Amino acid sequence: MTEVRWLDDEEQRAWRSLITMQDGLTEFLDRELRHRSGVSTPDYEVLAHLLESPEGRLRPFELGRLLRWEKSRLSQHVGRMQKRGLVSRDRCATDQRGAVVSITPRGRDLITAAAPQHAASVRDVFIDQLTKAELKSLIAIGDKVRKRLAALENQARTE
Amino acid sequence: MTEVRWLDDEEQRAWRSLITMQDGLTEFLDRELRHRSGVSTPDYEVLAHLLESPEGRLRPFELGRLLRWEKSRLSQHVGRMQKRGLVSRDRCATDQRGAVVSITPRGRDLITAAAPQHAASVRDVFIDQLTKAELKSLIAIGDKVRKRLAALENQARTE
DNA sequence: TCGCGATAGTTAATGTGTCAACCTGGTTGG
DNA sequence: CCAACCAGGTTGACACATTAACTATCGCGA
Repeated sequence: MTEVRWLDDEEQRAWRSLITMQDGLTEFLDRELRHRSGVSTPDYEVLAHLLESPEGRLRPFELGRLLRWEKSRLSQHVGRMQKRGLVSRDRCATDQRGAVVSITPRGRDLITAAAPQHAASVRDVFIDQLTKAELKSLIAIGDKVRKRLAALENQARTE
Repeated sequence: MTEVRWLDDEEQRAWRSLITMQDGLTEFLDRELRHRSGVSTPDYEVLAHLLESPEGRLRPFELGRLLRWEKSRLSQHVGRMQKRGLVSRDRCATDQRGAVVSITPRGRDLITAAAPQHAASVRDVFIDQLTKAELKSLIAIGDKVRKRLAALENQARTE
């Protein structure tokens, strides 16, 4: 039963600052994407990875690894995107268990229209508000935090 | 038709660093809260605000303003929390339209047990990984970004 | 080559979040 | 005073995310 070390005022402010900034950013960007381009952030990410892949097609498990999504989440989401005609799903020729997800022409049109808008939004609300030093600082901060999270995850897996 | 200013490599890294850090942090903390205390992050936030309020009770619109939640989100969430016995809902005595949300003893027990755990988690994965300077930097970054977001929101409302 | 664990993917149930439509009760200007 | 608007809140329909359970195939070691 050790003493609780609550956050002091500055720690509190830093933590809240991060959380509320992030909430505001993701909400804003998601809204922009939906209204200007008709795709959600998850849609955008799926389409972006498909677009960058050799043939505009990927196995779900590859897509899942790139996005760090669980397989069931991916399955559900791809199902919805398929209904809207953004991607298509076929059985894999070389692995009878598997499938292949391909971007459709309609999906390609949407993402190529959305990408410049999205880049401009990110620049407007984030990049252009900060100094070079602050961007560097964020990279360092992210690295440290991710490292700690990874360590905890490993620890949990092996105990 | 102006030129698209894509993000350069460092800008890209900073943006990705922020996003992936935040995804990792929120996922980790939400999992910790659920497993150790049986409440989700949104549950925790609702209970925390109720706990800090004078009588452990708030009007939904006040709660919504504190959390920056839309009224329908709040209504849905409070409904679920009520089913689980964490809060109760009554009609407001002074405004016949309105309601009052109160924390129950069970809700109070849960949040008071969860809070120290949560503070320790935040310290572990976030605060303790960073320098004083980095925390200060984050406060400044958050302020700038929020300011820009607020400006855009005002602009949208008045056009 | 056979049997079995690992891999690929789907589905059902539930919790969470958004939008639009709606109801009801307050408020205010003519 | 009352009609019209406004504010507080709920509901229904849908999108999104996680967990657990399930099917089917693959591939490897005995």
